[in-house]
Amino acid sequence: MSEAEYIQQRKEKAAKLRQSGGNPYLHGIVPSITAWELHHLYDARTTEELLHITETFSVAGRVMAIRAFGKAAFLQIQDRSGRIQIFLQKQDISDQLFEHYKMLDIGDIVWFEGLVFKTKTGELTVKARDLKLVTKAIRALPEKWHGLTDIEARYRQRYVDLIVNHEVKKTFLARSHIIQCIRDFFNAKGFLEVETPMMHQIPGGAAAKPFVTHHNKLDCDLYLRIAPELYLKRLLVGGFERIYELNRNFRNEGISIQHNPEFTMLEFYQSYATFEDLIKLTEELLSHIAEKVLGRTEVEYQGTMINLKPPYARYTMKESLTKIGGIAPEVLASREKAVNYALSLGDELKSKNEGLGAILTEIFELTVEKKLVQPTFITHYPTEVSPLARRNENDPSVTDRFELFIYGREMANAFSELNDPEDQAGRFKEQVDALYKGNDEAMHFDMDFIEALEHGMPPAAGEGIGIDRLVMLLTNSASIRDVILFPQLKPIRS
RNA sequence: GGGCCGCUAGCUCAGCUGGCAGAGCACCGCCCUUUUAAGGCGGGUGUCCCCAGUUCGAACCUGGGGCGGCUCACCA
Repeated sequence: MSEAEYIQQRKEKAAKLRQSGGNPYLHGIVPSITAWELHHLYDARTTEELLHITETFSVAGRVMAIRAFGKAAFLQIQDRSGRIQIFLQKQDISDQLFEHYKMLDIGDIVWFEGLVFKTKTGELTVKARDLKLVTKAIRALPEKWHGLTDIEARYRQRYVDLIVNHEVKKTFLARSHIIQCIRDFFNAKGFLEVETPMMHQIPGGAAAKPFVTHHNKLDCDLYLRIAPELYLKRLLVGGFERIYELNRNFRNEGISIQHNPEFTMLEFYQSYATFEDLIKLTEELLSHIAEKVLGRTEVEYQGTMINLKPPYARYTMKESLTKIGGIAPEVLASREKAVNYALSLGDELKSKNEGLGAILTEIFELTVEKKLVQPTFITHYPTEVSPLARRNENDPSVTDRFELFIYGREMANAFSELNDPEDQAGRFKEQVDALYKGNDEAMHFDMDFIEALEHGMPPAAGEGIGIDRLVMLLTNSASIRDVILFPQLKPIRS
């Protein structure tokens, strides 16, 4: 049978139900209990104990299996909480209901009412005395053994993936739980959740290529935000001393196992804190989430055990280059030597004008990052690559900044915020120079932000954590697409 | 964007050296009142991703294209 014939056949079943006065798309159907609740209440009871339960229950869900025996049948139905088995036999119901049952297909959404009992294999089951087709499905579900495994189909038709692949559902439940934990964590510490613009007139707050759109009435281009940072710091000026935003960023760059054009970022800012305070806060946050969501601080990720129990390793970037990267100390002090070293690694420098700091950062990315498997803070990034971070008091060539790496991936980026408007203006100017020299990821000069700093921003530290990557780690997901319900895919061109 | 790999029935897959397009699940019919991938008998699935080419003949070979996966580059 072709797919078209198959759909036609199911449509005819729906039509037949309509002709006999039924409706294949009912509403107002309210089940009295979920599958999980039934298991929770009665799994531990014996067959004899269940005989004395006189309460009837109704459940609703999607038919996932039908095992039929002529005048009786077992069905598995799946609701939001799990699955429950239904037993149905002709002698218990009217001929009309039995005819309705016979027209059910796998994938239909149904409602059953009856008493609970245990089968002779001990499985808790609802013995149907009433049933309704709630919603007719006219397309077939994937087969029951392998489910849907075609990766493209899973992303393009995530709803099917969610129906048939239990692990997928679990991952997104975990994602929701993680995000809830984060909100609870910050709310409990007196942070205020805020929302700042998604559409920016000047893209800022990160080094990235933005998406451009256009506002017709204002007749101006707008950029989907690459980061909320500059708006959040305006709020620090405004007196919201502790804030966080948990929302989407958009970056017009390549798609990979670790990158989706829109991704979820947590950014939080705490006045009167330094990056050192955020190191402790980050350790507390990650171990807390792991404890809450997984019940432990050891996480297995892609076959590697990751321990999220504090304290985490700490190196300055320069220390990491010599101690982990095995780089000779003299390379760190000479631009010429650093350039030669970078070239020897096969690095094509991003720009010929890069200073020592940017080159060392590139060497770091090539030699050290991958080795940071257990949680490790790398501190004191070069000022040159940190245009929004406060300079270190002892060494102005570096900033009071850290990034946290886990499994070789950047998980967090934080720094003591630069609140000196004059220094910030100078940094913006350097960015604009780089922009004119062809670095399309350099920042623009944001005069309004400078004016905000001129009103006085309290000393503060801020941090960004990539939520998708955190969820990947905690759910042992290999690809960012496994933690985003509808990842970006190429359009299908015929 | 580069490299490698993949795309066959609704789903999961097989298809040898170029020779009639296959299986299981799902679906339809019949049997079956405690199954767990229920079982038994019967039924037919189709733009072999698309377009050219080679050939008597292409799912298979060649060229171009599409989509996907992995990877490198970029990035968080």
